[in-house]
Amino acid sequence: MSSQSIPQPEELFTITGVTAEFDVTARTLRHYEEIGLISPLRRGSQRLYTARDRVRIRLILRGRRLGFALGEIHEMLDLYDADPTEVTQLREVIQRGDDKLQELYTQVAELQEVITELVELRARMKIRLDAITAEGEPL
Amino acid sequence: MSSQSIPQPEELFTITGVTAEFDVTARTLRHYEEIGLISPLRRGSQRLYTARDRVRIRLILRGRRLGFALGEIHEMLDLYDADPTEVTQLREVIQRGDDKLQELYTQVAELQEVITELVELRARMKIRLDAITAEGEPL
DNA sequence: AATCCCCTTTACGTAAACGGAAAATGTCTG
DNA sequence: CAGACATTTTCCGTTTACGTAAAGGGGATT
Repeated sequence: MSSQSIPQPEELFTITGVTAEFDVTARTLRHYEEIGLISPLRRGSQRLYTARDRVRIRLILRGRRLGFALGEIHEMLDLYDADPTEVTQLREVIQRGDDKLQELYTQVAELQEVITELVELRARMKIRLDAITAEGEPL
Repeated sequence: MSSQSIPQPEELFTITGVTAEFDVTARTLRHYEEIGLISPLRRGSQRLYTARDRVRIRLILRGRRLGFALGEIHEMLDLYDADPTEVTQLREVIQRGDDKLQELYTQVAELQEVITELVELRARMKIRLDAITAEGEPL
């Protein structure tokens, strides 16, 4: 049974291709590489981004939009990369994932509080606006 | 009809009181003041934090936990502070609030995607763990 | 008066996350 | 093969959000 992934004639992107795909600068991609978030292939000195690299870049950018630091994103990517042989390690990875999940649940809850407050604020302002416009412009 | 808030003998906190309440450093509070997020009273040169200040500090810290920059938090606090007399301004504030709300909805959606992925990852790991432990420990 | 303790301002330092320019090298295209 | 354009490394600059002395004011206590 060989479910080995056959090395497809993979689609390799050059750095400008990736900057175009994700609307980031080359500097940013090199920075992510410097801190070990991605590790594109090399053809000579040139970077070549595989599908895997681009998946990770997508995850990184989404993490950034959500306000996570690159260090945190690194930790989360490590969860995906983890391929532990020992049971102890496996348990630990699961635990780390659970911890991160707990943070995320908290974050969603807090975000929803903010949303609720903003919605209420909006309602109060709308009432004021309606009051004012009803007075001044009788239609 | 006077629903004016009577100036209660307000509870004023000193800076160390506030640092204790919120577990932040004094430097942080002074920094928030420097960039105009709060403006505590003064008794001589000493800062005195009113209930209003502390409400704002609470909001600021929650914003930070959610990954918002202090600049963004400033904008959101401005929404609360806004007391526009002109209809045009009022409309604009409502619009800014709606824009921010839209961002928040997007953010919640993305967070939930991350959560889903992590949950799935966890399930896969759990299966592996169960497989390994079932083999080694026949109990 | 000396010693605490809390508070203040001023000012330089730092970590994170890149930005941007320089100079060298690589690659494609006519 | 020349010229244009892409990429590379190197390195210093910038912004954000504070940290961290340094130097001192002003009460309360001993």
